[in-house]
Amino acid sequence: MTVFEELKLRGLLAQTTGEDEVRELIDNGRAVFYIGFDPTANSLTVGHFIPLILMRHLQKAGNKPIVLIGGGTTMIGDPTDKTDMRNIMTVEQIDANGERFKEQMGRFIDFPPAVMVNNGDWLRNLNYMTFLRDVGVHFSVNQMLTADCYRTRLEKGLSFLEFNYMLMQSYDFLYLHENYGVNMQCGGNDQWANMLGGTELIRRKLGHDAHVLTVTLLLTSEGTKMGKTAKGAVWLDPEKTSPYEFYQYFRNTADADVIKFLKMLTFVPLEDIAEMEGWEGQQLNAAKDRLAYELTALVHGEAEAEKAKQAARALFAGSGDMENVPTTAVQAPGEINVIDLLLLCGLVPSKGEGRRLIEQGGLEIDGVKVESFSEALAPVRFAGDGVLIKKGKKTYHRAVSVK
RNA sequence: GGGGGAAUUCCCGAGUGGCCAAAGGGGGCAGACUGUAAAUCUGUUGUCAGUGACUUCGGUGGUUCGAAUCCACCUUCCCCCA
Repeated sequence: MTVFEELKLRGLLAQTTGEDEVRELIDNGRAVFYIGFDPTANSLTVGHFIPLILMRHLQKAGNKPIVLIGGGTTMIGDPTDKTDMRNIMTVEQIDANGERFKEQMGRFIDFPPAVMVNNGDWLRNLNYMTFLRDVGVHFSVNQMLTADCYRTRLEKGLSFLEFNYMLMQSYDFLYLHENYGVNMQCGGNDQWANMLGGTELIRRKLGHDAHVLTVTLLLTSEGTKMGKTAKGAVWLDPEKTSPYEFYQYFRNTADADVIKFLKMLTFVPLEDIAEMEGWEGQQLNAAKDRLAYELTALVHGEAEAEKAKQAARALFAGSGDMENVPTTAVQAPGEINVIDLLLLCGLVPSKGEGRRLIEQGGLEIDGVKVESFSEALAPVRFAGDGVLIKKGKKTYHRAVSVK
């Protein structure tokens, strides 16, 4: 099977500037493609998954990936996210984030052949006049306004800054085409219009053909964005989201999404997935196990995935290894009140919530329901394997004494 | 430049002087039902103490016994006219 077909069958492919040309490029490993990432945080999130997976597919087929870090565009700050009030990031911060991205991306693509560039290198020093004359002339405002992304914004208000985003991105494409031989840009389907801007610009300035390939935006069956939980984003950095939490996030995928996620996010052979498509009810849990394991292994490695799986088994199936359950070390000179313990382990944000939890019968310690919030645990309880706290239906935590 | 409107608890959104820790919905958390799923139903949802105290309604001052509610100034956002 060719990459193109595979991308299509997995439901990753959204649009291309020309199916035949793009197929020809990527199937023969002749694509030098780039994807842009804005380094607004010090770690990638699950939200970045799709483009990462796409890069891997394409690289495996012999194409050359170029990762573009938006060091220039991040300077301005993405105005769409108004809640963040454009906190100005320092150049050092942006570059440091970019480095972290590179490390994490190393799990998905191989870096010697792949290259990372930073658009800050050419955007930060742009001259306004020159830019307008060289690039601005090629854009028709009339046409830009008909683009979906802008049209919908017209009702809400659109700043000139945002309006220029398309030019910036187009210029990136042109720059990479000229300096790195990039012949294709990839990205989320919502970027379609911005990406087309680049191909137009290249055609007008140089008369060359450049291509665009977009991937489907990954939404859950509920229509929400992937990778967002009540506690915030699901990070790829194990310090920010532990492999166990990461595993659990995918283990708890809705029935309606499992097959889709397996296809889009993992490299599980399509034949295997086809088999799972017939599954229903409880059987689907096996598919969820697979999904969670594959993704955890991809991001954190086989060893960590195995540990997360063992922990999940121990807690939910009663047959795995307790060793890997999330654990907090407690120092217990005297008795510890249950609510203080919850607080200590970060299981509740306030004492009030801890009280409510107990009042509603949602707390178990070592399999025994806690009836009163004045209960306290003696220090000996934390020796050895410690105590196993169960909060609600599926949050488990272990507390052991400091050694 | 001129005129008008808005800012409320995680989000949306009611609330025009005491009955407001603040309606309703969403989301979250918990219980029941289950398959570590979904849907549904129920409870709960500022903090710390438990018949109470403290902090909160864009910011700063003021009026008042008493302010989310009234006044002044400031900040931000939106709309209309130019």
